[in-house]
Amino acid sequence: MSFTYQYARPALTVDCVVFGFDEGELKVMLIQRDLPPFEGKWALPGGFVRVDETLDDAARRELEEETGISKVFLEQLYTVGDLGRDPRERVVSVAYYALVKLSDYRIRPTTDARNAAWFGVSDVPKLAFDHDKILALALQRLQGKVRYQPIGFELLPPKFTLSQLQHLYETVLEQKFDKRNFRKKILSMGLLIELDEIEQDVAHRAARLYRFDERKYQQLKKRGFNFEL
Amino acid sequence: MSFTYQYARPALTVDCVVFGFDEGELKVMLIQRDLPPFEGKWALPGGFVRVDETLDDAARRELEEETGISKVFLEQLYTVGDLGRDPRERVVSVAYYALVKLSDYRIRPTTDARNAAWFGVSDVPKLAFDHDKILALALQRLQGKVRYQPIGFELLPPKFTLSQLQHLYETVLEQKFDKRNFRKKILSMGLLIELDEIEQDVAHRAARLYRFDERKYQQLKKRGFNFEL
DNA sequence: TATGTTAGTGTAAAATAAACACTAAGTCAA
DNA sequence: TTGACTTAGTGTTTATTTTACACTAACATA
Repeated sequence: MSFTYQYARPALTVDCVVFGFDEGELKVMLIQRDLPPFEGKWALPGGFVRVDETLDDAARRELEEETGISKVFLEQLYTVGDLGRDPRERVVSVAYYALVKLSDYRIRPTTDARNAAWFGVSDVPKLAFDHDKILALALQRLQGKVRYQPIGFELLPPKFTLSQLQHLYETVLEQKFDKRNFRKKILSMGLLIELDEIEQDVAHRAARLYRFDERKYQQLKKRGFNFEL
Repeated sequence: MSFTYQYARPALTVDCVVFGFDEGELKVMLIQRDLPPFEGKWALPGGFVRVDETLDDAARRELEEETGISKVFLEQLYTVGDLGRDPRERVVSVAYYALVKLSDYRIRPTTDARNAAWFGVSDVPKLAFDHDKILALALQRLQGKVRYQPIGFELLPPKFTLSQLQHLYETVLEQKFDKRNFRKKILSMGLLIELDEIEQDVAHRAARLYRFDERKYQQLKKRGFNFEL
């Protein structure tokens, strides 16, 4: 079967920059290409948009198919359409970025594509296509977003300590924070619920666990509350 | 001539939300459709992306063709691709927003499409396709952007008074500012050059004119300077 | 020359952000 | 069991930033 149009049409794809956080480092999931062009090179997970699915759906589907990751925070990033970004033909790609709780996915890192792996963002090799550029954009966006919206929680396990949270912010924003000031600020937003639990299996005083109050967040967001860190 | 592909491809278009500022009001340029679907309805200027032009080029070309506007501030906004947004077939559209100095374009509002007109953003009728949604997105983005980056100048004539500037900010952000505090803040950014000229033809004390220091802006931007208002 | 309209200017009070150091709780090894 | 080590947890003071606020100056017009 084939499809014919009066004018040439670019191919339309989605690509996903998937961020995770582990061992105090920001990671990104890449897959190794097993077909030309750029065979053997690492690339962002992604693929063609089907004619009967939305862009968001396409991004989620490709993510699931290529990395086994589903039900994550996912947002559109930017659409790239430079000429020659794919050597075969004109391809326009809608880039997304996703934030995943690595604790959920470290064990079974891949389902379909055995060639998926996590890279520290500073150890990423030269990527296929213009994926370097997309990754750089995603990092920029992540930094901008994290600063003003409480999306950092998407990268942590459901229960976390304030130190973990601070560490995450420091990593993503490449900036140190004062412990007391950080705690004051983050707690004053009223988005954290203090749990009756503490860390387990640590070789020092165990810290209290917290979780993110999604409900409260939605309420405050509606009222135009300011979540700047 | 025709083009055949193995899989169905969505059509790819660009749409532009063009903002102007005049008479103390934020305006948006719309064109009246002269073909189905939505014949007679108002819509955002836009059209198909050619297979040999970048997305930015397509946006600029369509803008020029449909409204006669060229050489303006133009940035990608969001890509919409919901099913059924165009009743004819699957169409994915990369939306842009543009800021124009209305002083330059009020006289010859349109070149090609005689059906172009400026609307106050609060007087916009129900638009074709999902263009209402795109316009709402663009407004949101404009507000967010103006707050943190000095792009408001793109909407003013090259020489302007501080009152005009304040008025613009108040309109876009839907928020009043204290005159003295506003002037202090905006001048302290060091982005304005005080000219040796004053307003003409006003029935009261004439205000000093300023212009935006693009050079200085680029310098400070590189150094990660904060332009929050 | 009196009236109307907008331009232009500084200071004090309040709120926010930044700097800063010790005690508490637990693990581990001697 | 005790001492050493590691991270958790907690308030106050100072500096900086933001807000609130009101009068005189300049010019046009009647």
